[in-house]
Amino acid sequence: MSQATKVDASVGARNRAIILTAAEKAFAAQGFKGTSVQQVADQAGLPKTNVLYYFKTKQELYLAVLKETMTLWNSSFDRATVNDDPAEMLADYIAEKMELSRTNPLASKIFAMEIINGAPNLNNYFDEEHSEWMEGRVSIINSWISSGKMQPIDPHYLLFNIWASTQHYADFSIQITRLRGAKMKKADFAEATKHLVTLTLNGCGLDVPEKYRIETR
Amino acid sequence: MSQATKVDASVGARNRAIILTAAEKAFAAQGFKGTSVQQVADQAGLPKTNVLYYFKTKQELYLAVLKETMTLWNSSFDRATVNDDPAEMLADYIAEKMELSRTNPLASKIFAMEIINGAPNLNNYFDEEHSEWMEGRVSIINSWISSGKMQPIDPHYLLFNIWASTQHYADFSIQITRLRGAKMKKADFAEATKHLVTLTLNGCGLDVPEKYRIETR
DNA sequence: TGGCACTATGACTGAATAGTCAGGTTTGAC
DNA sequence: GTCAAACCTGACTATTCAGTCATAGTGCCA
Repeated sequence: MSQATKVDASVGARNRAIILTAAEKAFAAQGFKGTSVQQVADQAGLPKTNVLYYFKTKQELYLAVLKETMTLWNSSFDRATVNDDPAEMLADYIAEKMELSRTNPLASKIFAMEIINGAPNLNNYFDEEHSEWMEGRVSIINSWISSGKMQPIDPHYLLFNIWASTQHYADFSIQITRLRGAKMKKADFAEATKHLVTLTLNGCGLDVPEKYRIETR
Repeated sequence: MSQATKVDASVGARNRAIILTAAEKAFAAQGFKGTSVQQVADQAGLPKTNVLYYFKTKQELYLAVLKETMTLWNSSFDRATVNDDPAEMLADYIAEKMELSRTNPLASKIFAMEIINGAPNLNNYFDEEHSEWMEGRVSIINSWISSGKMQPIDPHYLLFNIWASTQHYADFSIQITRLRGAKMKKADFAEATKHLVTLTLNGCGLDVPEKYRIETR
């Protein structure tokens, strides 16, 4: 790669990143239709045409944002095996998902709206990969159950429950803030995580690992 | 009320209802910005101007839909008292919320998008009423705890968890359908409800009432 | 110096769409 | 029959907005 290309690319890469950040914010706050390219441009501090220079269409920009979002979804639970301890794996998974809700609420919101609106931009590839992931996780949880490591429960419902309850803290943050009277801080998330882990693990008849135990005053 | 008014009103009422149903569908699928008055009109089988005759602006139509949605939110849990059995009350509340997700998924989706987008159309009145409701429920759960009827847990997190996990079946129905390979039917909802009740009540150290127990094969 | 690739942008266009308006019809009461 | 109120609608307007285009600047290298 020539020096020229390198430098030019770095300008491009920086602008792309700026635009993606601005777009994420706008799309999360107003959805795809509700966001204008002009708004993204303003947020990014660039002329609209410059945004369209990097991303030919609004759709392409949105897809780029969505794709970046997806890369966040990976977790240690992807690599769980039959030999792992269910309590620890599930607790860590919940904690990871909560940390994502805390640090990347916009990504969660965009994903949520995409699904609510019928997932028109998630292709078959995503569907298949997601289904495979699900199948794998279901079978591992089932083997934990059949080896007596945890109470019988349909793993599908368990996983849905974990997603729902963790993503809720990102997607419904406004409601939560208004009901609590204050925004959730890092410490509040830590507390909420313990509660979620406790609820879920007790729910499956598992012991809560030390570090997730709620201190009773 | 004169006969004329009655008849006229009934035409009006019928059309209003048709329009609201069409609008609910459209708003749930595409959000406020993504829905055009023309689309609602087509869905309702009426000319656009006729829709705007009944609802002066798109915003007014949306607010009417949102308001109808809110009337669904009431539940038996609103009237829980310290003397009630927490296991039964919570189980019934979860079951009611699940039934709402099954029968009124569109309402749930519209509400979810409204919150995700920062609740720009929910007024102070809603906020205050909602906060009061929350305070009341929290204090009842806390008295259940202090009278030893259930394990100590922060009622806020418990309620958030119930909302999240039940509404998930409405809001994320597309994802659930794709992952399961088939749409959730009434029987599947019954099964999911039992799982949710079991997870949640076990989570709080409560016995699951007979009717919600999962049959182990 | 000239050439190339990339970056940048103001001016414009065409389509979509919320909302208006003016005039029309229906319905029931008297 | 006639009046009023409610209902209905085609034609139009004003605005917003995605995307195009023609032109220009920048930085490197041969």
